[in-house]
Amino acid sequence: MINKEEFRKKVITSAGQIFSHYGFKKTTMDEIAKALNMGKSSIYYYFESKEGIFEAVVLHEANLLRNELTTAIKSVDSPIDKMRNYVFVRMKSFEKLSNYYNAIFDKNLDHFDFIETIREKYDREELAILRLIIYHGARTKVFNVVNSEYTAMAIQTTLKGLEVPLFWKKKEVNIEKRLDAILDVLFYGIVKNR
Amino acid sequence: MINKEEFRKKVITSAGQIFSHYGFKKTTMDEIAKALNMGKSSIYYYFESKEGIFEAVVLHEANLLRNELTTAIKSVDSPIDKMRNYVFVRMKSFEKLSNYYNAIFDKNLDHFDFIETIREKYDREELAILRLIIYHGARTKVFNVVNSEYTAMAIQTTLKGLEVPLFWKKKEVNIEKRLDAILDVLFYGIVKNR
DNA sequence: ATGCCTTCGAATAAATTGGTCGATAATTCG
DNA sequence: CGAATTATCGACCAATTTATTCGAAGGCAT
Repeated sequence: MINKEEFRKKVITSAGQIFSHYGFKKTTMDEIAKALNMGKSSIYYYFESKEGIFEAVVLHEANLLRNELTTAIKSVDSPIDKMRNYVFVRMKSFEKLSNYYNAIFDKNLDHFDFIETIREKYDREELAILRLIIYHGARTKVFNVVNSEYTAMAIQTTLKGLEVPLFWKKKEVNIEKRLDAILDVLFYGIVKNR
Repeated sequence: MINKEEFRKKVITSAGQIFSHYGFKKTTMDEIAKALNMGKSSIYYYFESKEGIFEAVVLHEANLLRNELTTAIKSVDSPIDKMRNYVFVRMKSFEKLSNYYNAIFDKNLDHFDFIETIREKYDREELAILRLIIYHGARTKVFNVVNSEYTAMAIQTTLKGLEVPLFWKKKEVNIEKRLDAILDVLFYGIVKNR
């Protein structure tokens, strides 16, 4: 293929889909290879390990979220209608990331040094604001108040998506706490209540 | 717990969630046990094997779909608006079942005798009609034509859901063919193009 | 041909996993 | 109570899976 770096991107997107669905542990190198129409051993020519791929994927995903974040921040003072849309997009990203979060639980977090890298990349204040948006939106049920079945359904689906990969880890954890935990892990590298 | 049969139901719903997300192979007995707050070995008191649980789950799910089917059939001649809703509910079920379909691919179908049981339970004519509904809806893009973002989004999400568990199995397979394959496996026990 | 970049299949050591078994609670019942 | 039945568990095992390595070899430019 054309370019070594170009091919790495292909691996990242391809493996990313699988990782996001199955988590780190359940994703096998065989699957990644098959998704790329490639011998398993060939992948090691581009990445040093499975963990290396995972790192690249999460870093990539976190970057995407970050770009969305910077846009979202600007909408804090916007009318509720606009805010709602931003939150929706954001939630979609969280859904994806929550799967990585779940994946991280599989192994010991200490082994993932790159979480530290992510943390350093993000500004706490930005996240604090986003958190407020989400919490406020969830608590006041803005999503339902707004007369739009579409949004209501979207949020519901997304929340359910958040729930799926975590449901058997612990019972009786509410959405807010989950978001909290996800944010903490992904951006601050903190893990509580293991 | 109260009743042996009652507990089996608990296992079915609990394991069903995991199976539907991860498929047969990727779901481990340990996970099922943990989801039930139970030792792994205890499950074998209620089910003879992992496959036994899987069988019970799919049978249960197929039964649910069947009930929906009988309702759906009656709506064939209804106005397009009503039809749309039925199709939506139907699609939701297919999304779920498509995961089992994927799971079946994991092992050799021959090992799953109960597929035969399912097949016998269903009337081909009923399914032929449902198939027509779905195909017609998809081809004529009824879902998009109807002025409802909600439905459009719902269908889109569902279709995407269908795609997820299959995307790395084979490229360039269109939705119709997938539905075809799913129906064939689940109701007729036929597997093509392995 | 020579060397370099890329891909692969086979081999393997370590980890995982479905399932078993005897022990041990918990519950029922005389 | 105490014995019999029901329910749960941890430790263990054999078989399979899995991440990773390595030498060979295909393709391609010089």
